[in-house]
Amino acid sequence: MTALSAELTAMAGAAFAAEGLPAELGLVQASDRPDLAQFQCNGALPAAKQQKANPRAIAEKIAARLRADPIFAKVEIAGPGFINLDLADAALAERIGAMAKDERLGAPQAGKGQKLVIDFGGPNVAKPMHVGHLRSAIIGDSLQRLFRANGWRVVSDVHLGDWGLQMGQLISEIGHRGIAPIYFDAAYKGPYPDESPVSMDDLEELYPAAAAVCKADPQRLDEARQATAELQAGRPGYRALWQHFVRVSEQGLTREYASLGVKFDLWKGEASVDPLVAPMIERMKASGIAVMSEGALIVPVAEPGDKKELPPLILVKSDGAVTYATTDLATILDRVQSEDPDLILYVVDQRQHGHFEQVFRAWRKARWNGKAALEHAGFGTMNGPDGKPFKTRAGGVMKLYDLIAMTTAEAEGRLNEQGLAENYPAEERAGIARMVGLAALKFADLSNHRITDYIFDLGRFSRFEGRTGPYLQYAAVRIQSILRRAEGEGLTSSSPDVRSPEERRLVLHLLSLPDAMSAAEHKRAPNVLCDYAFVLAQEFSRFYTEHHILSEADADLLAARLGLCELTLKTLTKVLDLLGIEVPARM
RNA sequence: GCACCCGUAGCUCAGCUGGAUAGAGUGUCGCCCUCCGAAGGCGAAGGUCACAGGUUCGAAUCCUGUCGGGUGCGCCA
Repeated sequence: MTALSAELTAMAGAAFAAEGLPAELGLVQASDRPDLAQFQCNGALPAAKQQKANPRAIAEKIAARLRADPIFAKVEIAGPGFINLDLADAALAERIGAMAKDERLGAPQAGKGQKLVIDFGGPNVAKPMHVGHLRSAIIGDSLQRLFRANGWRVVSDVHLGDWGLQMGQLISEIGHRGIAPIYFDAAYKGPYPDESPVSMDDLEELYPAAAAVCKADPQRLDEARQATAELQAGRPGYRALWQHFVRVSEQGLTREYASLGVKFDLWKGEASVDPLVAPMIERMKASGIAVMSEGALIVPVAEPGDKKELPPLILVKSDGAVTYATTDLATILDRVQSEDPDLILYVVDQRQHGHFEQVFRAWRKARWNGKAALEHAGFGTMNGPDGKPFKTRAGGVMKLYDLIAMTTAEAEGRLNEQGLAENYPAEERAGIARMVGLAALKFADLSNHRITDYIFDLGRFSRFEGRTGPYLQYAAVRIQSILRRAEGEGLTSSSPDVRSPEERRLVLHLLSLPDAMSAAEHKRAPNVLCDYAFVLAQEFSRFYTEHHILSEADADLLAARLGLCELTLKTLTKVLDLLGIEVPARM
C-alpha cells in the first residue's frame, strides 16, 4: 500500500506540474498546525520565489485543482501561501481499513533490492562489556530491525576487537605469571589443550593488570608489542592461547547480548580478515598508495580542501604489527567480496569519527571494486548524573550485566510499590520486571538523538511515568486487556471507522507510520520512532478516556472501535519491536 | 594551538534539507476514577531558542564572529 503522505504528495505534485511548475514542490506533510488542518503543502512559497510571482495566487491555482478531488474535505490557503488540507472521514476510513489488512502496516519498502551491512564495532575480547557498549548494541539493533522492516537485506556483524595490542598485553602477562608455560615453549610442537587455561573471570582480572603494567613499564609495553606482532605473524602457541581468549569471551558476550535481546548475523572480528591483510598491504604498496614514513607503512589521506590536515592511516606500525585501521580496511574488502552491500553502516562511538574518515578515504583512494557507500553513524557517550562518563559508585566501570540487574531490580521495586502483578507466578513476575527494566533502559537511550551525549539517571528512568518505555508497555497492556474482555464477551471487531475527533487524531497518526519509518531510516535515528510510539500511546489514551469501548450500545460502532484498538495494538507493538522493546501480555 | 560536535522552559531533552502561535516529559498549581488497568486523561503557569552581526518576504534552523561546554588530533582500540 502507498503511504497517505505519498499519495497526497503525488496529487499535489501533479497539480504543480499541470501549472507548469516542478512536481517536487508538491510535498505534502502532516500539518505543523493541527488546529488549522491535517496536512499542509508549502510548495507555493518556493514556486513564487522561482517565478517571481505572488505565492497566494499560485497556491490558489493549486488549490483549485485539488478541490476537484472528493478525497479532500477542505482545501484552504492560509498565511503567505500555505495550502491547508483536510481529508474526508470516509477517505480516512478507507485508508485505515487498508492499513489494518496490510501485514506490514504500510511500512515503506524503499530498501527493496538493497543490502546493508551493520558493523557494531563490538567489544574487545577479554574485557567485560560495559555501558560504553550499550549504546552501540541498542542503537545498532534498532537500526537493523528498522532497515529490515523497510525492505533492506541486512547483515549485522558484532565485529569484536580481537586482534590488537590488548591481545599481546594479555599473552605477555600470562607469560610473566607462568600460568600456562606450554604455550610459550617455542620448541613445543603441539597439540595444545582443548581446555582454556583462563576463565572469563581470570581475563577480567588479567587484562586491567596487564594494561596497568604496560603503562608503568616501557619494557613490558615493548614485550606486549612484540607478542602482538608474533601473534599476528602466526606463532602457534600464541595463536592457540588467543583462540582460548576468543572462545571464552564469546561465551560471556553471547550471554550479555542475549540478555539485552540483541542478535547478530555474524560474530566476526578483526582477526577474521587476517588472511586478507598481507595481500591487501602488498597491493597497496604496489599501487603506490601505501608509503613508508617514520618507520611505519602509511596511507596519506589528507585532501586539499581540509581545514585541518588529517593524519595518515597507519597500515603497519614500525614494530611490524597492524592496527585496527588495517583490519577495518581489510574488512571492507571482505564484505565487498562476500556480501557486495550497497551500504556499510558503522554504529560506533562518535569519538571514532576521525578513524573512520581515515579508513573511508583510504578505501576510496584504493579505488577497488564494490558499490558500497561507507557511513559512520556515531553516537554520544552515556554520562552519569554529574555529566561525566558513567561510573559505579566506587568509581569503576559499570558492567552491562550489573546495569541490567539494577534496572530489573528497580522495575521490580516499582511493581511492588504499585501492588501490580501481585498474584502472578514468580516466573512471570520476574519476566515482567526484566521486560519493564529493559524498556526503561532502551527507550531512555533511544529517545535522545544518537549524536548527543546523555545523562543516565536511573532514578528518573525508573519512575516509569511520562515519556518512558514502561508507559508505552502499559498502554499496550491496557489495549490487550480490553481485547481479552471483548473476546470473553464474544464481541467481534470490524474495520476501523472515523466518527469522533479522538478517532480522527488516532487514525491520522496511525497512517503516518510510514513517514516515521522513512525519516528514521534516512536519519539513521531511532528517536524518530520513539517519538512516534509515544504520540501513538498518547492519542490512544485520549481516545480511550473519551470513549468507553465495551459499553458502546451501537454494535457497529463497538466493532469498529475494537478494530481500531486492534490496529493500534499491532502498530504500537510493531514500533516497540523496532526499538527492541518487548510487550508483556499483562503487567 | 588546530579541527569537529554542542549551547532551546527550573530540570532532562525533541525540533535544525528556513515557513504560520518554538514542542514533549518532568517539576509546580488546579480538575477528572459508582464505568474497559489513574503507570492514565484535561487544563494553567513557565522560553531574549548562549550572545552579536549577516543572508532572506520569512531564521531556533543557513553564514561570520564572540563567549561557554564536550570530543579528537601517526604508530591504543
